[in-house]
Amino acid sequence: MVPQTPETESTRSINFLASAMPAEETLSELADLFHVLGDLTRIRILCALSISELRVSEIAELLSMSSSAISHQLRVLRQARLVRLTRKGRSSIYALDDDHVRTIFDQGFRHVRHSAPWGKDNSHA
Amino acid sequence: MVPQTPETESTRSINFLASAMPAEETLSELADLFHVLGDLTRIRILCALSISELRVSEIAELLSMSSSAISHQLRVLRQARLVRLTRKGRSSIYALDDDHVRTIFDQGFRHVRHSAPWGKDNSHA
DNA sequence: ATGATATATGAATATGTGAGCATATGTGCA
DNA sequence: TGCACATATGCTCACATATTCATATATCAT
Repeated sequence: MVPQTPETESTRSINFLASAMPAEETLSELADLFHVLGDLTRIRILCALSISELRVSEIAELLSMSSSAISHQLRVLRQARLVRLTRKGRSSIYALDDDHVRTIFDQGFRHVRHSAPWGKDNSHA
Repeated sequence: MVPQTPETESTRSINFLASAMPAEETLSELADLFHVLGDLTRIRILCALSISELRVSEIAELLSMSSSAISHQLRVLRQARLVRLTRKGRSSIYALDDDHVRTIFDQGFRHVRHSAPWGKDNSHA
């Protein structure tokens, strides 16, 4: 039996690549993580929390946004395990979940710095 | 002249925080970077390119998607300076723009691994 | 208990976006 | 030149999502 589509050089490479790719679920979780980080409001929240623990109302004031909007976004950050919450009286104190959230941040900063200003050359146009 | 809103302890903290925050434009660029990374298709493309340089058609075959869809996403990745393109005959060869794209990736992986499986405890519910 | 304060959540809406289709551009070959 | 191949790009639509508004829940003070 001859296969209907002959195995070209390229096809062999593709098959090798496919086997070298991480599990789809891992990639999906990675995309989800970055997706959560890919919003200015959430970045601002995380940045603030990287300096100090804060209550919802404090974040709201700092960012000049409604407590409701902040609370919604904190929920997203919580579900992504990027922030952690401890109750204190009527307030909820939010903090970065752990230090490598900061590390991911730093890497991002480094990239932004490294490739800024935009338009350094035109090989990306 | 007495200010209409008295400067509370909290307000002072907020003012300090505000001054400690990076420039809004920097945060915006950071959010943009993560936003580009926050898509499964683009993650799969970057992951493939982290293994080997590839042509558009090869990526399309690997991911079982149309060349058009891949080309669209490669444009986004190009504009974010995450991939670089060199022409070779009729083809376009794509590659990761530089190594710290890989580093950002690795940090992401580390986070995903570290906090997986989901539901380890319920402090994030 | 009652009211005041802090946060959380549900619904509605406006904005953004990924993929498909059609088409354009560009390259190699007869 | 004319054709085939590889990639790029408008356009459109279905779907996702960030904020607002209204409301619910929880805690403290009187």
